[in-house]
Order: sequence, then C-alpha cells, then structure tokens
Amino acid sequence: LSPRLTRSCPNAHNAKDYSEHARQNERRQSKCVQSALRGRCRVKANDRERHRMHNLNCALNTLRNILPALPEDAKMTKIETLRFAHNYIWALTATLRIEQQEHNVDYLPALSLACPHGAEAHLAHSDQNCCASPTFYPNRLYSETELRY
DNA sequence: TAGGCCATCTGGTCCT
DNA sequence: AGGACCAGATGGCCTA
Repeated sequence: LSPRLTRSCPNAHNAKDYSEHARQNERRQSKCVQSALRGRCRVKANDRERHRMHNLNCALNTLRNILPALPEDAKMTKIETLRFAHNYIWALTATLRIEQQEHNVDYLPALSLACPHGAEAHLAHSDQNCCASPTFYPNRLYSETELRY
C-alpha cells in the first residue's frame, strides 16, 4: 500500500473530521487493494492467454510441417493452413475410399484414432463426418495389423 | 499508403 | 474462485 494513503490528514482539524478522513482513507485503501488485486489477476490472465495462443501457434506449426511442402519461403498463413489441411484430409480420405473399394480393405479405423475428441466423441460425431468409421469400437485396443488392414 | 496478418490485451462467459 | 475459451480492439510490421 502507498504510504501516502496511511498518513494522517493535515487538514483534519478535530476528532470528527479526522475519523471521517480516516474512513475515507480506508475506503480509498480498499479500492486500491481491489484494483491492485484486479491488476494482478489481469496480468496472470494475460500470461495464460499468451501461453494459450503460443500453444495454438505451436499446433498450427506442427500442422504446417506435416502438410505437403510448399516452396520453402512460402509460409502459409493461419487461415491458409487450416483450409489446406481441410482440403488435404478430404483428398486423402477420398483416395482411401477409392483404394478401399478397389481392394475391399478398411483403412479408416486407424485414421479415426487420431480424432482429437477421443474415441467416444469420435463415435458421437461419426455421423457428422468428423472422422467417419462405421465399424470402429472405442473400447477396443486395435493391433497394428488390424489398423493396417 | 492501404490492407492483410499477427501478437497482445481485455472483458465476458462458461466450466470445473 | 480460478482457469479456459472466445471475440473485439489496438498497434506493429510487411508488402503491393
């Protein structure tokens, strides 16, 4: 607390004025404590938000790195990365489906394991094309062979 | 210099 | 209550 706020008032001429002034000081101090507290909370919240956004950017960078390479100096923007990823996944899925039909093989269970919402959510979303696999069972541990074939 | 992209701050809302 | 998430505001940097 600022020492200035705790000093006695030079203008307080009698006890009544002084106690009134003391009350004002208390109110002021309380406000000060509140705003200092709020300030600290805000700084912490800003820090968390910064950290969250850095994590988000890390994830975006990871995504950029696994997408097919563009010319070295052409860094995709965030929105481009997301759109490219969407289109790329769509294209891969389409390719897989064609392959599947031609060879009568089911590759999609392996892909569904990568669903960010987890297997339960995967099932819940599968009818919305989240990562569609009609024959995937969330509580079952799939072997590598099963995932491959 | 205008417009796009980005990082950061901020206040509100929702969740645990 | 505290944290996560979100969207709006703002300012800096870069490029056509």
